Amino acid sequence: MKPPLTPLIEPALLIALRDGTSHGYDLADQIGEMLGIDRIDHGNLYRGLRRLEAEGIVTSQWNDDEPGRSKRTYALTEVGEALLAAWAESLRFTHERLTALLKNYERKP
Amino acid sequence: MKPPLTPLIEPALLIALRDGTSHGYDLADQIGEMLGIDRIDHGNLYRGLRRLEAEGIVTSQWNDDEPGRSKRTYALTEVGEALLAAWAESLRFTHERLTALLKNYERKP
DNA sequence: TGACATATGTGTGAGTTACATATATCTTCT
DNA sequence: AGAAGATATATGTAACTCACACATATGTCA
Repeated sequence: MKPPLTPLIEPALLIALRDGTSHGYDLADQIGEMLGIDRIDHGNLYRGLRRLEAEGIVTSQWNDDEPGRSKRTYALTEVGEALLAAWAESLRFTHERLTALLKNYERKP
Repeated sequence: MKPPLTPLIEPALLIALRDGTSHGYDLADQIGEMLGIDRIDHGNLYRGLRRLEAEGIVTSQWNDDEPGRSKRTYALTEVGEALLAAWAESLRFTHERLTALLKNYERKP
Protein backbone atom coordinates (compact mmCIF):
# COMPACT_ATOMS: atom_id res chain seq x y z
CA MET A 1 0.00 0.00 0.00
CA LYS A 2 1.94 2.93 -1.28
CA PRO A 3 0.50 6.43 -0.73
CA PRO A 4 -0.06 8.02 -4.15
CA LEU A 5 2.26 11.01 -3.72
CA THR A 6 4.19 10.92 -6.99
CA PRO A 7 1.60 13.03 -8.84
CA LEU A 8 2.17 15.72 -6.19
CA ILE A 9 5.88 16.06 -6.93
CA GLU A 10 5.47 18.60 -9.71
CA PRO A 11 3.26 21.03 -7.74
CA ALA A 12 5.50 20.59 -4.68
CA LEU A 13 8.44 21.52 -6.90
CA LEU A 14 6.74 24.69 -8.09
CA ILE A 15 5.80 25.62 -4.51
CA ALA A 16 9.42 25.16 -3.46
CA LEU A 17 10.62 27.32 -6.34
CA ARG A 18 8.09 30.02 -5.60
CA ASP A 19 10.01 30.73 -2.39
CA GLY A 20 13.21 31.44 -4.33
CA THR A 21 15.69 29.94 -6.75
CA SER A 22 17.27 26.62 -5.91
CA HIS A 23 19.02 23.66 -7.51
CA GLY A 24 17.87 20.10 -8.12
CA TYR A 25 19.48 18.30 -5.23
CA ASP A 26 18.22 20.84 -2.74
CA LEU A 27 14.75 20.82 -4.30
CA ALA A 28 14.65 17.06 -3.81
CA ASP A 29 15.18 17.61 -0.08
CA GLN A 30 12.49 20.27 0.15
CA ILE A 31 9.97 18.18 -1.77
CA GLY A 32 10.81 15.12 0.26
CA GLU A 33 10.08 17.02 3.45
CA MET A 34 6.89 18.56 2.06
CA LEU A 35 5.52 15.19 0.99
CA GLY A 36 7.01 13.00 3.69
CA ILE A 37 8.99 10.95 1.20
CA ASP A 38 12.38 9.65 2.30
CA ARG A 39 13.93 9.42 -1.12
CA ILE A 40 12.99 11.48 -4.12
CA ASP A 41 14.31 9.83 -7.28
CA HIS A 42 16.98 12.26 -8.45
CA GLY A 43 17.18 10.93 -11.99
CA ASN A 44 13.53 11.52 -12.69
CA LEU A 45 13.58 14.86 -10.86
CA TYR A 46 16.34 16.23 -13.10
CA ARG A 47 14.54 14.93 -16.16
CA GLY A 48 11.36 16.59 -14.92
CA LEU A 49 13.16 19.88 -14.40
CA ARG A 50 14.47 19.80 -17.98
CA ARG A 51 10.97 19.06 -19.25
CA LEU A 52 9.61 22.02 -17.25
CA GLU A 53 12.34 24.21 -18.69
CA ALA A 54 11.49 23.10 -22.24
CA GLU A 55 7.89 24.04 -21.48
CA GLY A 56 8.88 27.48 -20.20
CA ILE A 57 7.75 26.77 -16.63
CA VAL A 58 11.21 27.26 -15.15
CA THR A 59 14.53 28.72 -16.25
CA SER A 60 17.98 27.61 -15.20
CA GLN A 61 21.55 28.74 -15.14
CA TRP A 62 24.79 27.20 -14.00
CA ASN A 63 26.22 28.46 -10.77
CA ASP A 64 29.95 27.96 -10.25
CA ASP A 65 30.40 30.52 -7.47
CA GLU A 66 30.35 28.04 -4.63
CA PRO A 67 32.89 25.27 -4.21
CA GLY A 68 31.96 21.74 -5.15
CA ARG A 69 30.16 20.32 -8.14
CA SER A 70 28.57 23.02 -10.30
CA LYS A 71 24.92 23.57 -9.52
CA ARG A 72 22.18 24.32 -11.98
CA THR A 73 19.98 26.92 -10.35
CA TYR A 74 16.30 26.98 -11.24
CA ALA A 75 13.77 29.79 -11.03
CA LEU A 76 10.02 29.98 -11.65
CA THR A 77 8.89 31.94 -14.71
CA GLU A 78 5.65 33.91 -14.95
CA VAL A 79 4.18 31.03 -16.91
CA GLY A 80 5.29 28.79 -14.06
CA GLU A 81 3.54 30.97 -11.51
CA ALA A 82 0.35 30.77 -13.52
CA LEU A 83 0.74 27.01 -13.72
CA LEU A 84 1.18 26.84 -9.97
CA ALA A 85 -2.05 28.75 -9.46
CA ALA A 86 -3.82 26.25 -11.72
CA TRP A 87 -2.19 23.39 -9.81
CA ALA A 88 -3.41 24.85 -6.53
CA GLU A 89 -6.99 24.86 -7.76
CA SER A 90 -6.69 21.30 -8.98
CA LEU A 91 -5.07 20.24 -5.70
CA ARG A 92 -7.89 21.80 -3.71
CA PHE A 93 -10.33 19.75 -5.75
CA THR A 94 -8.37 16.55 -5.13
CA HIS A 95 -8.18 17.44 -1.45
CA GLU A 96 -11.94 17.82 -1.28
CA ARG A 97 -12.44 14.50 -3.02
CA LEU A 98 -10.02 12.77 -0.70
CA THR A 99 -11.80 14.23 2.30
CA ALA A 100 -15.12 12.96 0.97
CA LEU A 101 -13.66 9.54 0.19
CA LEU A 102 -12.27 9.13 3.70
CA LYS A 103 -15.51 10.33 5.25
CA ASN A 104 -17.34 7.79 3.15
CA TYR A 105 -14.97 5.07 4.35
CA GLU A 106 -15.15 6.04 7.99
CA ARG A 107 -18.90 6.34 8.29
CA LYS A 108 -20.52 3.41 10.07
CA PRO A 109 -22.52 1.30 7.63
CA MET B 1 -4.11 20.88 -15.11
CA LYS B 2 -5.68 17.54 -14.43
CA PRO B 3 -6.47 16.66 -10.80
CA PRO B 4 -4.51 13.51 -9.93
CA LEU B 5 -7.49 11.31 -9.12
CA THR B 6 -6.66 8.16 -11.07
CA PRO B 7 -4.62 6.63 -8.23
CA LEU B 8 -7.75 6.92 -6.08
CA ILE B 9 -9.85 4.75 -8.36
CA GLU B 10 -8.83 1.45 -6.76
CA PRO B 11 -9.61 2.48 -3.16
CA ALA B 12 -12.84 4.12 -4.32
CA LEU B 13 -13.75 0.82 -5.95
CA LEU B 14 -13.14 -1.11 -2.75
CA ILE B 15 -15.17 1.41 -0.75
CA ALA B 16 -18.05 1.05 -3.20
CA LEU B 17 -17.87 -2.74 -2.95
CA ARG B 18 -17.76 -2.66 0.82
CA ASP B 19 -21.35 -1.40 0.75
CA GLY B 20 -22.51 -4.47 -1.16
CA THR B 21 -22.02 -6.45 -4.33
CA SER B 22 -22.25 -4.64 -7.63
CA HIS B 23 -21.22 -4.94 -11.27
CA GLY B 24 -18.63 -3.04 -13.31
CA TYR B 25 -20.77 -0.51 -15.09
CA ASP B 26 -22.56 0.46 -11.90
CA LEU B 27 -19.27 0.66 -10.00
CA ALA B 28 -18.00 3.09 -12.63
CA ASP B 29 -20.93 5.37 -11.84
CA GLN B 30 -20.38 5.16 -8.09
CA ILE B 31 -16.67 5.83 -8.39
CA GLY B 32 -17.28 8.67 -10.80
CA GLU B 33 -19.59 10.31 -8.30
CA MET B 34 -17.23 9.70 -5.37
CA LEU B 35 -14.30 11.24 -7.20
CA GLY B 36 -16.11 13.85 -9.25
CA ILE B 37 -14.98 12.32 -12.53
CA ASP B 38 -17.37 12.53 -15.48
CA ARG B 39 -16.11 9.50 -17.33
CA ILE B 40 -14.42 6.49 -15.80
CA ASP B 41 -12.63 4.47 -18.46
CA HIS B 42 -14.65 1.28 -18.62
CA GLY B 43 -12.05 -0.77 -20.43
CA ASN B 44 -9.42 -0.22 -17.79
CA LEU B 45 -11.94 -0.63 -14.99
CA TYR B 46 -12.93 -4.10 -16.19
CA ARG B 47 -9.28 -5.03 -16.61
CA GLY B 48 -8.62 -3.74 -13.12
CA LEU B 49 -11.46 -5.79 -11.71
CA ARG B 50 -10.06 -8.94 -13.31
CA ARG B 51 -6.64 -8.12 -11.86
CA LEU B 52 -8.18 -7.67 -8.41
CA GLU B 53 -9.95 -10.99 -8.81
CA ALA B 54 -6.70 -12.72 -9.79
CA GLU B 55 -5.17 -11.25 -6.63
CA GLY B 56 -8.02 -12.51 -4.46
CA ILE B 57 -9.25 -9.02 -3.56
CA VAL B 58 -12.68 -9.52 -5.12
CA THR B 59 -14.76 -12.44 -6.36
CA SER B 60 -17.25 -12.38 -9.20
CA GLN B 61 -20.10 -14.36 -10.65
CA TRP B 62 -22.35 -13.94 -13.64
CA ASN B 63 -25.84 -12.77 -12.98
CA ASP B 64 -28.44 -13.56 -15.64
CA ASP B 65 -31.50 -13.05 -13.48
CA GLU B 66 -32.29 -9.56 -14.68
CA PRO B 67 -33.12 -8.70 -18.28
CA GLY B 68 -30.50 -7.09 -20.47
CA ARG B 69 -26.83 -7.85 -21.01
CA SER B 70 -25.50 -10.33 -18.44
CA LYS B 71 -23.79 -8.66 -15.51
CA ARG B 72 -20.73 -9.87 -13.71
CA THR B 73 -21.37 -9.19 -10.05
CA TYR B 74 -18.39 -8.44 -7.82
CA ALA B 75 -17.98 -8.81 -4.06
CA LEU B 76 -15.19 -7.89 -1.66
CA THR B 77 -13.27 -10.80 -0.07
CA GLU B 78 -11.76 -10.75 3.42
CA VAL B 79 -8.40 -10.10 1.82
CA GLY B 80 -10.04 -7.20 0.03
CA GLU B 81 -11.37 -5.78 3.28
CA ALA B 82 -7.89 -5.92 4.76
CA LEU B 83 -6.51 -4.20 1.68
CA LEU B 84 -9.13 -1.48 2.01
CA ALA B 85 -8.08 -0.87 5.61
CA ALA B 86 -4.48 -0.51 4.44
CA TRP B 87 -5.62 1.82 1.67
CA ALA B 88 -7.49 3.96 4.18
CA GLU B 89 -4.36 4.44 6.25
CA SER B 90 -2.35 5.36 3.18
CA LEU B 91 -5.09 7.72 2.01
CA ARG B 92 -5.11 9.47 5.38
CA PHE B 93 -1.39 10.04 5.01
CA THR B 94 -1.81 11.47 1.52
CA HIS B 95 -4.65 13.63 2.78
CA GLU B 96 -2.43 15.04 5.52
CA ARG B 97 0.34 15.76 3.03
CA LEU B 98 -2.06 17.46 0.66
CA THR B 99 -3.40 19.59 3.49
CA ALA B 100 0.14 20.62 4.41
CA LEU B 101 1.02 21.32 0.78
CA LEU B 102 -1.97 23.59 0.27
CA LYS B 103 -1.32 25.35 3.57
CA ASN B 104 2.25 25.91 2.42
CA TYR B 105 0.99 27.33 -0.87
CA GLU B 106 -1.64 29.56 0.69
CA ARG B 107 0.53 31.10 3.39
CA LYS B 108 1.56 34.67 2.70
CA PRO B 109 5.26 34.86 1.85
C1' DT C 1 43.10 5.48 0.60
C1' DG C 2 38.30 4.47 1.01
C1' DA C 3 33.90 5.68 2.30
C1' DC C 4 30.37 9.01 2.25
C1' DA C 5 27.79 13.28 1.09
C1' DT C 6 26.82 16.55 -2.46
C1' DA C 7 25.38 17.27 -7.22
C1' DT C 8 23.86 16.19 -12.02
C1' DG C 9 22.71 13.26 -15.10
C1' DT C 10 21.49 8.52 -18.62
C1' DG C 11 19.37 3.81 -19.53
C1' DT C 12 15.73 0.86 -19.30
C1' DG C 13 12.05 -2.54 -18.37
C1' DA C 14 7.65 -2.93 -16.22
C1' DG C 15 3.54 -1.11 -15.45
C1' DT C 16 -0.29 2.38 -16.18
C1' DT C 17 -3.25 5.27 -18.76
C1' DA C 18 -5.91 7.37 -22.51
C1' DC C 19 -8.29 6.52 -26.36
C1' DA C 20 -10.31 3.70 -29.93
C1' DT C 21 -12.92 -0.22 -31.11
C1' DA C 22 -16.02 -4.57 -30.77
C1' DT C 23 -20.04 -6.96 -29.11
C1' DA C 24 -24.66 -7.76 -27.00
C1' DT C 25 -29.21 -6.31 -24.99
C1' DC C 26 -32.80 -3.32 -24.16
C1' DT C 27 -35.53 1.27 -24.49
C1' DT C 28 -37.17 5.30 -26.73
C1' DC C 29 -38.09 8.30 -30.42
C1' DT C 30 -39.67 9.05 -35.12
C1' DA D 1 -39.70 -0.76 -38.57
C1' DG D 2 -35.36 1.68 -38.17
C1' DA D 3 -32.14 4.59 -35.84
C1' DA D 4 -30.25 6.30 -31.86
C1' DG D 5 -28.86 5.93 -27.30
C1' DA D 6 -28.28 3.79 -22.77
C1' DT D 7 -26.66 -0.28 -20.41
C1' DA D 8 -22.95 -3.74 -19.99
C1' DT D 9 -18.59 -6.23 -20.81
C1' DA D 10 -14.53 -6.55 -23.06
C1' DT D 11 -9.86 -6.19 -26.29
C1' DG D 12 -6.00 -3.56 -28.67
C1' DT D 13 -2.50 -0.44 -28.43
C1' DA D 14 0.57 3.69 -28.48
C1' DA D 15 2.21 6.87 -25.27
C1' DC D 16 3.57 7.78 -20.99
C1' DT D 17 5.20 7.25 -16.14
C1' DC D 18 7.86 5.23 -12.64
C1' DA D 19 11.17 2.62 -10.01
C1' DC D 20 15.62 1.13 -10.01
C1' DA D 21 20.21 0.73 -11.59
C1' DC D 22 24.15 2.95 -13.23
C1' DA D 23 27.64 6.82 -14.58
C1' DT D 24 30.24 10.94 -13.48
C1' DA D 25 32.32 14.90 -10.86
C1' DT D 26 33.69 17.32 -6.47
C1' DG D 27 34.62 17.79 -1.75
C1' DT D 28 35.18 16.09 3.21
C1' DC D 29 36.54 13.21 6.83
C1' DA D 30 38.57 9.11 9.11
